[in-house]
Amino acid sequence: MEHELEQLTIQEVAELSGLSAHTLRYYERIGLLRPIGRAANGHRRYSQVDVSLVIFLTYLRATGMPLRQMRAYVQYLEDGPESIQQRLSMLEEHRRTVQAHMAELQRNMAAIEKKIALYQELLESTPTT
Amino acid sequence: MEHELEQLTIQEVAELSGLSAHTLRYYERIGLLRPIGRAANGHRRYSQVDVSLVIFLTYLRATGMPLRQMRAYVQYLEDGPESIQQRLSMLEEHRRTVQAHMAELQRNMAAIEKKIALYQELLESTPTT
DNA sequence: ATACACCTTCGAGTATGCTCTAAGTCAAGC
DNA sequence: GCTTGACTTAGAGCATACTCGAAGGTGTAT
Repeated sequence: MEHELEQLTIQEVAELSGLSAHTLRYYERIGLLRPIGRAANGHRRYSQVDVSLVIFLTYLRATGMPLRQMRAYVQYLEDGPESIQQRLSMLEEHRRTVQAHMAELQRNMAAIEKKIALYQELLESTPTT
Repeated sequence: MEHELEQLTIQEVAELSGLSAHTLRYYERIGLLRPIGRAANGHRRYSQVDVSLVIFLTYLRATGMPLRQMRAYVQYLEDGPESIQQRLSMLEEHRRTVQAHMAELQRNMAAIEKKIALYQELLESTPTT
């Protein structure tokens, strides 16, 4: 079983990316990944470029970017170097979104912490033992 | 239109909480809020306690707690003071979850920032003008 | 009395993102 | 030759959390 040119199977990419093979096929189906190359027997063979993209997509996904928007990014990628400004803008916009989201998490968490502190006080003033 | 004992209508609670009236009814339907008191005409009247709970629930929700788990928390609330330890444990566990989530957001965002930096360099070395 | 706003219930529909199943192909090992 | 395992497709199913629509009741204003 030779890996000519470092082509990886779907299972290998699944392990590398943390996505399931199902999800990798799904991403391809919805146009998030352009059609992946095939071995003689019809099995997918992921190139290093494919794998890098998949992994980068997991970063976008893990920071809450919707698949729809990820697809737009991939579309820009396929447009080549002309779209670098657009890609940059997208990622910068996404960064603002993520930062706002984290700020909101912290705001809401602070409110929850107050309840935690309240419960702790209640338990200290009325100990179980 | 008197507000005896500061009972609020569903619209007022919707505005206060940021949830829609639809969502408030939905929350009641799935047992996240126990049956809300009614005016003579059958309309819901939210007490101050109800409103405080709704607002606290929005904090849990905004930090990613699933409705299922929020329902468990509300269940503990209804068990009264005996459940304070359990409620505290739940909230502390949730805090750990949220902190882990924020750490992951930052880890992934850092990877995206590298791409942003790369694109910025590319644009500087090959300016549009 | 009639319009209007606001509420009610119940059930269905929507959006997102997977996740799984069924039926089939193919290559390698026993 | 036959089993095993990894792969393929197309399409269905599922989990979560809403979100909406239809049909109807009620209270106030004109």
